Amino acid sequence: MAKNHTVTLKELSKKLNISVSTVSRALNDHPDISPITVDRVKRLANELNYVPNLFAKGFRTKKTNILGVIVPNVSHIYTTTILKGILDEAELSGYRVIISESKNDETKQVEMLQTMIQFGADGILMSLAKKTSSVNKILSMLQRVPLVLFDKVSDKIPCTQIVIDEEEAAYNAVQHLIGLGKERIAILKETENSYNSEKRFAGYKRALEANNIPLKEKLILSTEDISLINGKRLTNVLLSMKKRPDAIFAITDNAAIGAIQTLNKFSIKIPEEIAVVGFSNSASATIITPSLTTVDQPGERLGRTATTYLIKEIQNPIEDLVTKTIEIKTNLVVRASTFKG
Amino acid sequence: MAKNHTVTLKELSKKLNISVSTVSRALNDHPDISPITVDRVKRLANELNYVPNLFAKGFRTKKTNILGVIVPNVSHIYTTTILKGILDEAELSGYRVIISESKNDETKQVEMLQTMIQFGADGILMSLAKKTSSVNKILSMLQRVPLVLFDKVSDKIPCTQIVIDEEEAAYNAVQHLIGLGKERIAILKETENSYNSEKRFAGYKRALEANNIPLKEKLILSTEDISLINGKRLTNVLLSMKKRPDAIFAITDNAAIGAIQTLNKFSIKIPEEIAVVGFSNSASATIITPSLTTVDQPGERLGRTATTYLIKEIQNPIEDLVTKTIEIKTNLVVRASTFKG
DNA sequence: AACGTTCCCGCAAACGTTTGCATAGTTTTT
DNA sequence: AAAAACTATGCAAACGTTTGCGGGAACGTT
Repeated sequence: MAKNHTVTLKELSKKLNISVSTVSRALNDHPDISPITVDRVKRLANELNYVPNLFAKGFRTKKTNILGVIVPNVSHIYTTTILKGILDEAELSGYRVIISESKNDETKQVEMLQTMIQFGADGILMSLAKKTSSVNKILSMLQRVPLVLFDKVSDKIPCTQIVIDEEEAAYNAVQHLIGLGKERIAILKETENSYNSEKRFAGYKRALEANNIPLKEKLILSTEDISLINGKRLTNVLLSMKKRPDAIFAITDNAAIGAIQTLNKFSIKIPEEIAVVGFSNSASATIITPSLTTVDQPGERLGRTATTYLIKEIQNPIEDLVTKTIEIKTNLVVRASTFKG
Repeated sequence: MAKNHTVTLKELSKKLNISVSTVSRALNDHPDISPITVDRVKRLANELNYVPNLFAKGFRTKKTNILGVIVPNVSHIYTTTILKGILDEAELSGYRVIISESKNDETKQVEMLQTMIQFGADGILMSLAKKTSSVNKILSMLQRVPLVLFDKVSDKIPCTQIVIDEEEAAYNAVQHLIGLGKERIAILKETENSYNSEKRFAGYKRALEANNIPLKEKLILSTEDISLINGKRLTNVLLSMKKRPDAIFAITDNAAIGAIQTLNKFSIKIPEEIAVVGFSNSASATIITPSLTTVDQPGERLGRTATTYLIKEIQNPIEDLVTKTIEIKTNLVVRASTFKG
């Protein structure tokens, strides 16, 4: 404890009277080394509490065992569950994780990507910033280091991408509403044609179609920022219509909660008059009254599989880059906002 | 783009016909180098897009420019705001951040600490796992690398610690209740004498004392895990008393929300009959009806200051380790659960 | 004119590890 | 018994950077 010096290969070699290279190879289970030597080396290394200098190692081998993660916002609740999955899975395979935020800023996103590569990350996990339009720079990075996209992805970037099966999730949600006898189902979506919004909208349309319910333009409301306040605002719009909807499918829990709050304000019965379903299964979904039926997204699992794929690609690099999408199934959590028990 | 080779100091030196060491010094603004040379070097470096090999650098200087962060749980909402502060501040000073979870497990916590040090983190930011009892190993790590504790801290560990001024926050919260004319104020706290719980309890007691309100043992309820469900349970206990409290101070938003839910269930008027205040200003505080008065903890600021202190200590190491606590002020957000507007 | 300073710069070692190549000793093949 | 092949090990270079030391040139001081 007192002598604060670090044990190196050279030291081990001296103590054992063998060369540094033999020690190195023994520690790395190189086939050339005899079992007895391997044993002696490992035993001493253990005893002396040898820890390899990862910098010398990384410097030499150009491998760092670091995974870079770039997300728009670390404090987004769904993101954190994904992060948890990433951290866990990475740890299992002996990787460290460095995390940074793009803050939904495209230039910052590229910057982070660059510094992470410069820093020597063995691979990158990224969830794209909103409105990521110029993918050129990202593409040029791609040939330097394996990249796996998750959650917010883009088919303009040829790499493996892990997403929630948004379309089916939305389909199931709407199907659930239809099963309750609802027919005038409004949707609260995003104006920006983000990947997620588009997919959920597609699921909505497919469910209606499958039940021969005509699409009504008036019931399709869009907003720039699909937040709680805008959920309120759009619900007010819906309530001002002569023929009100009998259900609302909000693309986001926040918007759904906004909807519930304004419905409550006007004492409209949920779900009898208007049922509501959200998307995310956020913590607030059980806080609001009535509690919110919503799509549960297995963020942790998403994080895990994204990491698994990335590590696989790091360990045996693939030659031809091609978009490969893995979809993770969700399930609908039914609560009071659609079900009177 | 095509030639995928990395520019090194040697290359620059060759192109400029000067030695490698001069190039290195020029890039690092060493005073020995003439301004003209510095300019030439920097110009070329820029042109050739030179990026230093951080591994060679870290290997040589033993500095990695990495900060390690260890928290019990990344997906805890308050934690994420702290993380945001850390990430931002670290980036400003050119540090990368690696994050991992202790999952409130003491052995895992030590493990993570070790690997981070082994990995070469220049400093560590840590929020302690619950019931961290044996601090010996942590202490022995301490002399290897600067450590700053935040949020969950312990005075058994001599280092700088950044916390919310819990005591004052609680004092203000209770003072607020007293200001409304409340006198029988119950507190929902933790059984485990965690730092946070103790401090908040102390603030509670001080406020009562300052107003000459005698402490009533019956109104002090403790639970192992201060969660939403337990908030409900304890509130039921309170309601079963012959002389009910006229206010509840819950040490946690979750517990406060549980309290509100059971009060609502029994149609007890909030705040007229019983007022409620929580602690954290979580997202759910505005979702519940009535909205919850709660203590806002400036997590981002806490993260920033913790990082600032750590970096300061990295850059000029302090000799004598001593516990030094920095407290960050909070403010009370008054909402409907204590105020009838 | 001799000396002391100051200013720039280069040489070379060092950090801890990996790895191609050489080599000594041993076993197998011819 | 000589040649070939294999086994286990060592030598030394290499990775890219920083830095102590030394020294030549230019300048200023007597």
